[in-house]
Amino acid sequence: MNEKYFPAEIETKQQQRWAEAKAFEVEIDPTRKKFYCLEMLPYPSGRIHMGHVRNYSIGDALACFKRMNGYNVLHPMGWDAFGMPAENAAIKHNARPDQWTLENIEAMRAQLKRLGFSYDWRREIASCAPEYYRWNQWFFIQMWKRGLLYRKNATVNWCAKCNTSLANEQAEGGYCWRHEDTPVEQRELEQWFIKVTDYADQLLDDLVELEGGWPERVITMQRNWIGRSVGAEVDFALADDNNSTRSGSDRIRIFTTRIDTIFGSNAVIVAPEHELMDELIASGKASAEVRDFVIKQRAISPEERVAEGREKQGIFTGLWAVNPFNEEKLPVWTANFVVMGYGTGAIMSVPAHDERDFEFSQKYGLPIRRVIKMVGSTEADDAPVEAAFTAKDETGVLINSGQFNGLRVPEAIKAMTEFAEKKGFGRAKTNFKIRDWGVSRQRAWGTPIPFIHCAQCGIVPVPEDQLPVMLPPDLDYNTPGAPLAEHHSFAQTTCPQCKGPARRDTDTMDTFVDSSWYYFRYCDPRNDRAPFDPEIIAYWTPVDQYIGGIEHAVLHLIYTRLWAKIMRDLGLINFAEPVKKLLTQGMVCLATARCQEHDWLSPQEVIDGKCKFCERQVEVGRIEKMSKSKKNIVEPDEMIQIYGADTVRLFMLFAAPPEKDLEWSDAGAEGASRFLNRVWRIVYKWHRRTSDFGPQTSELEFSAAARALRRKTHQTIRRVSVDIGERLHFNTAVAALMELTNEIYAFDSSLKGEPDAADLFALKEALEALAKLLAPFTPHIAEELWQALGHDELLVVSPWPQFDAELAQEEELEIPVQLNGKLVARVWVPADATDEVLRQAALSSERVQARLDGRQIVKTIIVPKRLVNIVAR
RNA sequence: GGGGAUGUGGCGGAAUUGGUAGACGCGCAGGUCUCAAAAACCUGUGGCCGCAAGGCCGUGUGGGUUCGAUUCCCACCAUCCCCACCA
Repeated sequence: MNEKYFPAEIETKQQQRWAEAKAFEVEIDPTRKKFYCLEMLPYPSGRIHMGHVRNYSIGDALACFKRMNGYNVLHPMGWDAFGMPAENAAIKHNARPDQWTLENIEAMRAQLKRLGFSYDWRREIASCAPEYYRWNQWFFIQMWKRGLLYRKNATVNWCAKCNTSLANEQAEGGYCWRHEDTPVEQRELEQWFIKVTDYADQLLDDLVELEGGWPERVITMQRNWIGRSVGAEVDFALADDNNSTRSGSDRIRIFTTRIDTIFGSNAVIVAPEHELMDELIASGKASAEVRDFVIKQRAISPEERVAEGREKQGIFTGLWAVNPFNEEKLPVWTANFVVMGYGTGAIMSVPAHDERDFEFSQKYGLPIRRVIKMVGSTEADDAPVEAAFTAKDETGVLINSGQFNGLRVPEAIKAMTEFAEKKGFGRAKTNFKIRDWGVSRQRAWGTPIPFIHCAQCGIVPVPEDQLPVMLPPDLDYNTPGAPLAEHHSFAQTTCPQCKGPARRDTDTMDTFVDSSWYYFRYCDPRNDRAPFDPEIIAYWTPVDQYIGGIEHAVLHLIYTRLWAKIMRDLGLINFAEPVKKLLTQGMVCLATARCQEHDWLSPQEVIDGKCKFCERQVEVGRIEKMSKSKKNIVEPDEMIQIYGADTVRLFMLFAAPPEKDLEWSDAGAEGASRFLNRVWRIVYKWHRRTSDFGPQTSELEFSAAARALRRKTHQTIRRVSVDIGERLHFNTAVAALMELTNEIYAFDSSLKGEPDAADLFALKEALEALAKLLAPFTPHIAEELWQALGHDELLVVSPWPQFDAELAQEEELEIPVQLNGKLVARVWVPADATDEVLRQAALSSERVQARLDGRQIVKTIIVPKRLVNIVAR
């Protein structure tokens, strides 16, 4: 053992030992319990960033802990390797996206190896490899056979920068998920869709299973995103005297969750995009104002929509519709607050019981009629309505609603829906906000969609024995438009059925397809007959712990749940929820720095608070997520070079609990480094004498100091085990190790003269525990110290230390004594003191006596081992 | 507008079930060692009053429940995140 701690040296050395011993290579073993520890796989952008380091440090700590606790731990890593940046790089540098991607993978793999993460690298996958994406294609064909994949002409989200269509989840809030400044356009396009809506109920209902294992926040976000609303559709006939203005349709179908309020309806309102408006305009019967309104509303961009705020605008179309419940004739309006994409794109307006309708009716002077009132309300049924009354529960009772008067709201909904069904003008209907997943992308660096379009036979899947449909190696990514469509030997093919000339589908799959099932592939990564072997999968999956960023709450994390449900229905797996526990780790942040002259500055460009280029004082901005645009980035490689991988990993785990944001701090990293040096020195001091020392405890007599050290050792083992294994609170586990280290130092300096055998025993026990407990956080130094302490076997696969409850037990306790709930004294008692002993100790305390000053004791509350509270008057 | 969180020293953060608030680290101050410095080690470090002993205050604000509240309940304030006209 070297006297000084040189991280670079020992890290390389220990990584080699692990690799030679194949320490992290695992196979299924039915005799052992398994643990699948998974971290979200990175996009091979070129370099690892601190967010990755944090994510993977957390995962590795847990994997190591479980491994040392006897689990067969699957801990893999791979690359989400398809996608736009590669294609853009290809166009910009005239390179090949596959080459660019593979080079990045090389570089990033080297970085991950430098950090010493315990992956089974034999299982590494890259989604851009034909051996992988072949199974994307296979899944598509299975889904198509089952009607879960279909093609339709639809209005889709389009990002001009990506030059491709986007799924709804990728266009939240009207902006592209990759280009937050780019509003999505709407385009008409024929696209492939996965039938998410078939699974909407399950996706929602199964969320219950995840409670406790997933963050509440993510469950709520998914629940809202799926957005189930149970209601009814009702058809309003267009009035006969509309004949002069009417064209094709004879009725308007509306969706409502409040059919009970239908007698209070004062209008039917349709979205400007509603087909009725098309018909009206096409027929030439629309007034100029109506036509202008519709055209203007349809052209509004998401930006303008936000800028305009929530001002409701609408116009009477000239059409009339008939309320089927009471034959009342209602005006048909079109308005900006009714959206075409939800329900039927048409609503009934009930101002007395809906806030939006109330606001709208007030603005345009439409009549307002109350049809629900509070049970027991004394207000007259025709009293003016001051505000919408929207309660949808037992507290509402129907009025002004003909035969339904007197019903409570829930029963009215049931009765009126049944009535509408019986009469044939309505029906129960459940709507979802979640849409079918548009998976076609008009890009070239992705999985080719394995279908052939034949003029004779229609859509024909590529025969499974011809998979994969490979990306052509000579594809020119610079081709404007769609490179695959322009690549004739790829696009032109023959129909597998009629052998006539046909055209390949030249779109590629959304890259979220790749990541929807990648972790199943890790289990059986080289299988060339199936995506995976069901027996192997049955052992390893589901994932026990998944760790990644919150940004995928409604993207990847919904798609992957969907994919599991589809795989279950395909008979590939026998469970529906693929991830038992989810940890969403916080971001890694740093304060931004800005110079008036040179804009954003990186940490290296700020010297003593001044700009490196012009010496101006730098404005320090908010602490924000590290990002290229703000230049507030700390490079992992630089930090590893300065401090070593262990220190960087330790800081990531110590600085904040995992789910919180973490601010990078050089001083904090220094602190972590100082701690490791401290550990190194004390082990160095004692390692020779403790390593060849081995008497039995029973023969030894321990001094009070040695007993205290042993107590701390066993308490620390207990605490670190609970903090990692049960709470995933790595920061407090590290704090406990620092305390143990401080205790060892205190013991060391308390030794007068030569240590006796008992002292050596206590020291050896403490130092070995320290080395072992450090393994999840700082495996290299832990391994090195373990070796120095005289062990030839690898630490990272050796058993986790067990604590002795008796030794961890305090001998004496300091018990706080309260007087009327206020702390007045502390007394020392034996740990096993009875309540009576505690009471006497408290009462006999001088400070208590003085404070009591002859007052009457009303009662004494005793919490064993905790406190005494004397209540006195 | 709706939903969700969070609020504790100069800073990051502890406090397992309602039971000693501030563990651990950073920073700061003082000291030891040294020709000197760095490193390391030791001591102190919530605020106010006090030479001290000690006292008072203190977990965003105001109430409440309780012998006892950072923890539970109500209201408010602040910050952050998500969804935003979903009928």
